[in-house]
Amino acid sequence: MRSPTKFSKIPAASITRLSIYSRYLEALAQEGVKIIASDKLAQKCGINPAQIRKDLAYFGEFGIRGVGYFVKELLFEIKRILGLNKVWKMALVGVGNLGSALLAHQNFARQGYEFAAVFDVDPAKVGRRLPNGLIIHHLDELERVVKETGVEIGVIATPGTQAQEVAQRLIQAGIRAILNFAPIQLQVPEGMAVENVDFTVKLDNLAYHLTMGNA
Amino acid sequence: MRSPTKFSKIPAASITRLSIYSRYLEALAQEGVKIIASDKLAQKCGINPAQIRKDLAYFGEFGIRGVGYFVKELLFEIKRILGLNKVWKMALVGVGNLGSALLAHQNFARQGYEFAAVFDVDPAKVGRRLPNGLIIHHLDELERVVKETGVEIGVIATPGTQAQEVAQRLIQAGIRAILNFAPIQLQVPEGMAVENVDFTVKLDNLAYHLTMGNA
DNA sequence: TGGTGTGAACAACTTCACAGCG
DNA sequence: CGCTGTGAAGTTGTTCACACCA
Repeated sequence: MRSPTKFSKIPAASITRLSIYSRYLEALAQEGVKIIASDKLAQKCGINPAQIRKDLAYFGEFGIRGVGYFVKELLFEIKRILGLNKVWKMALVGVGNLGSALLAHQNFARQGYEFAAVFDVDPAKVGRRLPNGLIIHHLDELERVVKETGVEIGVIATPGTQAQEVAQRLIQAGIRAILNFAPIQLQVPEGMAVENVDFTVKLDNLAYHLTMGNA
Repeated sequence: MRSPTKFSKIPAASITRLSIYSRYLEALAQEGVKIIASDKLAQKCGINPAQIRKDLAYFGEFGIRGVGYFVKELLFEIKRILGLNKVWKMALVGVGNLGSALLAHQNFARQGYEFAAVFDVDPAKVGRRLPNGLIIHHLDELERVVKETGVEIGVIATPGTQAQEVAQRLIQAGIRAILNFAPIQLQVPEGMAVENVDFTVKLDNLAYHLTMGNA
């Protein structure tokens, strides 16, 4: 039951685009722009205007014919759709270079995401207190801490070799959404949401493009 | 002229999958596995077996009917296709939390990518020497250094506010491929390759999934 | 008038199913 | 026999074009 609701027909790409729209609307709102038309927004996002209208139409009628969309209203609706009208708590597993950078990254808090628990297996790290006040727990504490803190999203920033095991533990602890920075394809049961952030794959795409362009 | 060659019909998703296959083949090769069938590989990658065969068929006939694929041979071919039979030099722009983590990340070197030049605008950082021996140049030096070092891929790890300007400078310097970690949609001319690594968008996807699942 | 909302046409990608070959 | 390679069928996602409405 991947998507048991009536929204099952919505392309995953639409959700990604909604997220992108919301960023532009945020900027527009800050600039004091009141109204925006799909053509204008489309141009900024490099997307077809009809695409935008269709993406929005999946969820309702938010525009005014002959005018466009009220920026603030549309932003509010998109955030509601995406579920951004609350703060999502995340658990970070793996406090290496990348994990530390993620902890220090300011964008998360701004966007409504926060790390509420941090884990590692390195004895030199476990027990240490981070600048933000969190204590690094041992991975064995995962289930308990996840349940106590109400974490809903797991972030895997371990080496690839450990990622699958960490995923299993996260699932075991009741987590249903994982952001995976490890360079492997996680095997998870139906109904889990996994998003991969994979630099190497992206770089390979660039390498291919450059190679073909020169061919 | 986005893709001027006869390969223009190849789905972008196929290239991404080739990259994923190559990782598994690498692992298999290391385990000493000699031969693999599309069904087996498909299972590991969570992909339809016909999809794999089709992806490969775009570029040639690499398998043996009734048998499968020679792991080493297929790996070699995929690497050749992707353009991984050389080391790609990258320029990093932005030595903040994320940029530093990228510099320290070991996976790049292993995969045939290396940072050959590093840039920032912060006077406190410019001129400093990094653990790996590179000196942080000022962004104004970009064009000169890029040309001297033969960098072909630009990596943007600046705040979103500066990313578009950095992109312009990279393009100005002759760069045609950009890995963008900033949370904005870069506006670039036709023919440029841009890959975005965008945590926030991924998180929004997860938030949506969790919200819908509970609805 | 001008831009939304949307069915219908189109395009792209994926999966099926089986011929063909080692 | 078994697995690849591939046309054909199916599915999904995108764009067009215009009716409709503020």
